[in-house]
Amino acid sequence: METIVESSGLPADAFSAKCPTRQVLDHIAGKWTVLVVDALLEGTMRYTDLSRRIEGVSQKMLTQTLRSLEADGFVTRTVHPTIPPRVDYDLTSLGRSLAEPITALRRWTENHINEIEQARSRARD
Amino acid sequence: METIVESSGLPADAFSAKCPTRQVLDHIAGKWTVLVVDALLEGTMRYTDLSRRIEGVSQKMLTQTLRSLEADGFVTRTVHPTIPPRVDYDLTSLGRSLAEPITALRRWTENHINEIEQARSRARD
DNA sequence: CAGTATCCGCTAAGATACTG
DNA sequence: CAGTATCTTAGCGGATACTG
Repeated sequence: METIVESSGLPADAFSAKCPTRQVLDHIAGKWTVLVVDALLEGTMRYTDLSRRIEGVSQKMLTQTLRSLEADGFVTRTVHPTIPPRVDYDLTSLGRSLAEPITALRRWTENHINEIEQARSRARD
Repeated sequence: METIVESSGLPADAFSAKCPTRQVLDHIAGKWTVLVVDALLEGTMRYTDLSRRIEGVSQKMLTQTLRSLEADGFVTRTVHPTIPPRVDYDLTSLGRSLAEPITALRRWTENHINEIEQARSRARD
């Protein structure tokens, strides 16, 4: 197994407080990130497509999540200078790569939701 | 592909605001959850083992995360009535199952941290 | 259509002190 | 050792109103 060495010269290790992996993991793991990345796996989407696909997301959080995904290189934002404006969002190849473990996590949760809810009701007594 | 139907009679779907998968995904995806579950994959751990393994976690967050993992059926907590007390934490089989996608996510982040940091520095100009 | 801007409550999370 | 209790603060995230 290959060890990844990050720019500081230290090996990437999420258990280490200093490792930048920590921050990235933190916001990759966010609720909205999982859903946005997963949604974009279905193809190019416009802003309103995304807000419809992801029930309950506010404009603010959707915009914030998209900007952050863009800054991390997971998503591209293409503005078409038309009236009314049209903005397309797509996954980059890095984003499609990230989508694999993210989809796995969402699927796992969907597949085990009943076991978890049972454990929860058992914990309540 | 099999469709999971949850207790409400609806199919489990994280994109749906009502689906309990949402809440579970939300806190499964949390930073500390990922690290605790991953750490426990190395075997039984006592409270202090975990706090040492996971750099930077506060007592409060560690306890809170462990209690929540216990309530969801991912972790068992075994108290040995000795002086001084000894408490062992272990993954349940559900927890070990969850560990797979979680480990994949942590590993992915560690493996791609350099690409992400490059994208970030590019985004800054 | 695709956002910004602003206000604000809630709680996530850290720091600190104490205990069976 | 393995926590609990309390205080405090940062910022997540929703609601609402406005704009090129």
